[in-house]
Parts: sequence; C-alpha cells; structure tokens
Amino acid sequence: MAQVIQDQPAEHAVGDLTDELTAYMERKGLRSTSQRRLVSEVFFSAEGHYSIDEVLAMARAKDPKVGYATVYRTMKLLVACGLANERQFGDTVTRFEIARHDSHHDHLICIECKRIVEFEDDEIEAQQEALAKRYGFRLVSHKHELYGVCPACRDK
Amino acid sequence: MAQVIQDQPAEHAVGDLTDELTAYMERKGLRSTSQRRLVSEVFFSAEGHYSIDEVLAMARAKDPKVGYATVYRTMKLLVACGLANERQFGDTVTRFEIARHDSHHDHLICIECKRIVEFEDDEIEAQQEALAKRYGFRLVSHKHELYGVCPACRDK
DNA sequence: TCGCAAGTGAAAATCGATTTCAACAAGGAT
DNA sequence: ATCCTTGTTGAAATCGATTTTCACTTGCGA
Repeated sequence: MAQVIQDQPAEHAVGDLTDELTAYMERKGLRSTSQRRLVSEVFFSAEGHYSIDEVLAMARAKDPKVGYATVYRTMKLLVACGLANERQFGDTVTRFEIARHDSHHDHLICIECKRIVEFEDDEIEAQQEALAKRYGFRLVSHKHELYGVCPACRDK
Repeated sequence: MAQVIQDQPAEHAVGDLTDELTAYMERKGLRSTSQRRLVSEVFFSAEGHYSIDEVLAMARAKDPKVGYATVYRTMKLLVACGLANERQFGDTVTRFEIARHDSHHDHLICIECKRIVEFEDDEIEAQQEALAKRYGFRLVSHKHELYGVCPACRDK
C-alpha cells in the first residue's frame, strides 16, 4: 500500500548529514572549506527540490562572495557521496534533493503551481521489478513522475 | 496484466499519419512544403526514438540540402499536432517517437547498449490513477522509465 | 501570373552545464 | 607560528543542445 509522505518531509538532523559529509571528505582527502560548509549547510537546512541558482541564492544570503561554480561543484560532491539526488522535472533545470538512504520515493508534480509532493508506493515498485524481470532486464534505477493539477489549483 | 509490445512496434500506416498532418496544416493555414513532406515521411517511416540529428541524417539521405532548423521546426510541429512525442532518456538529447492515440506506453532502457523497449502495463497505470486521486490530484500525464541491463548485455 | 505571407537554412544567440586557470587557503610538515 | 604543497575557489571561457534571427525563397490564393 502507498504510504503518505509529507509535502515537506520530516526534518533531517542537519548535523548527521554534515557528519556524513565530513567523514566522506576525510576519507577521500578532500578539504573542509568555508564554502563547502556554507553550501551544504543551507542545502541540508532548506528541505525541498532546489536548482543550482536557488542554492546559490540561499548561500549568497549568508556570504555574497560564493561563486556559482563552487555551488555547482559542492552539489556534485553531495551527489557523489550519496547525500543528494539529482532530478529533472519536466523543465530543463536540474534540481537537487536530500537523499534518504532508508526509503525510495517518487514525485507528483503540480503543473500549475509547480508544487512537488513525494510519494512511496511499494506495490508499484514491486510491479516494476516484475516487469523488468519479464523482459530479462536487471533493474538498476527508475524515474517515475506523475504530472497533474493539485487540489489547491483545481479549486481556482 | 502487462502486455508485451515489440521492440519495433507494429507498423503504422504512414499514409494515415501523413493525412492527419495534412489536415492539421490545412486547419491551421500552414503550408505543405517539400521539406515538411520529406521530414515527416522519413520520421513516420522509420519507427523508433530519434534525435533531431538522426532525423536530419535520414532526411539528408534523400535531400542533402535540408537544414537542421527545418527538421527542428518540423518535429516541433509534429509534437504540436499530436503526431509525435518528445522524450529525454537519461542523456541530454531530446528524442522523438510517433505518438499513438490508442495506447499509452512507457520505456525500459538498457544503460549499456541504450536499447529502448516499450511496455504497457494497465495495472501500474491504474495504480498511478489511484495514487494521484489519493492526493487529490487530477492526473494529466506521467513519465515512467525503468533503467537496467538488458539480457544481451548481461551475458557479455 | 503576381504578390505576399509563410517557410527555409546558415549562422548567431541563448541556455544550462561543465571546465579552465590564476589566485587563494587548508592543513600537514618544519 | 610559518612554510609549502596541493586542493579549492570564482570569474570567465567553453561546450553541447536548443532556439531564434534574418535575408532569401516558395507555396498558394487572388
């Protein structure tokens, strides 16, 4: 059965994510710079699905000197260490979301107001597996996005 | 239950598609040019998922003078009149496929050889509807792509 | 056939993602 | 604490794909 997940998912312990990042950087011999700390902090704190530009804006609110390339590279770093996922919804911009190791989720997107709701449905997941197997494929990943009009926009 | 669809789907009557296109252009006051006839013909004849460059190559085989922009605009025209769908699989290039009004299908993509298999699964479709409804969304469209390794590539 | 609005194609512009490179700074060695 | 090596930063350049521009061409109705 599908399990309802909040629009704004349960808060993550920013500290835990930061610790994981720090451990990863240490393991890889990467340096803990003020920019990386700033960018990861604003991204971990502001839960949602953000583009590079949006993360840049959040970071610049605290330090106007950070550059686009730094945010770009830091987000790639977060993806590389498994703390963020890269997504493209309909439009062309790439968005990032905090990765949760425990559960996989997909997205329901309002084509009017662009609101993004996350959902998890074990039955659909199981059927995907069955389907891939039927074609002899070893399933590695998937992209499942539902586009529609949300309740708030329907009533307008 | 899922229904198996051929890798290369059943042949379309190119004439029917052409007729639909002609009717659309007439309705909209658009002109039937030799380029539009050429591009739509090669696209309708060669079933599959093609990028602009691939359609351009097919068109140039018959008339080396056609330009990229013309193919680009013609493909957009086909999308506008509902005869083609625009898709992006993993990579950055946009691909086009013939739109079939009767049935909806999704894609199973081999991450090794890039082979694209189409599938149709009524159960998953129904579950998507149920899920959208549960969130109060009116479902408009969806994107469902499964990425994995196909049988041929598994054995290599 | 004529006139002109729509269409074509080469090239330029745009757009987002990615890389370059000189200046900078983290952090281990001294 | 200072030095030195090497990874990091940020502005700008580049890249690859898409989209637009504009002078020229062509379909097609009068």
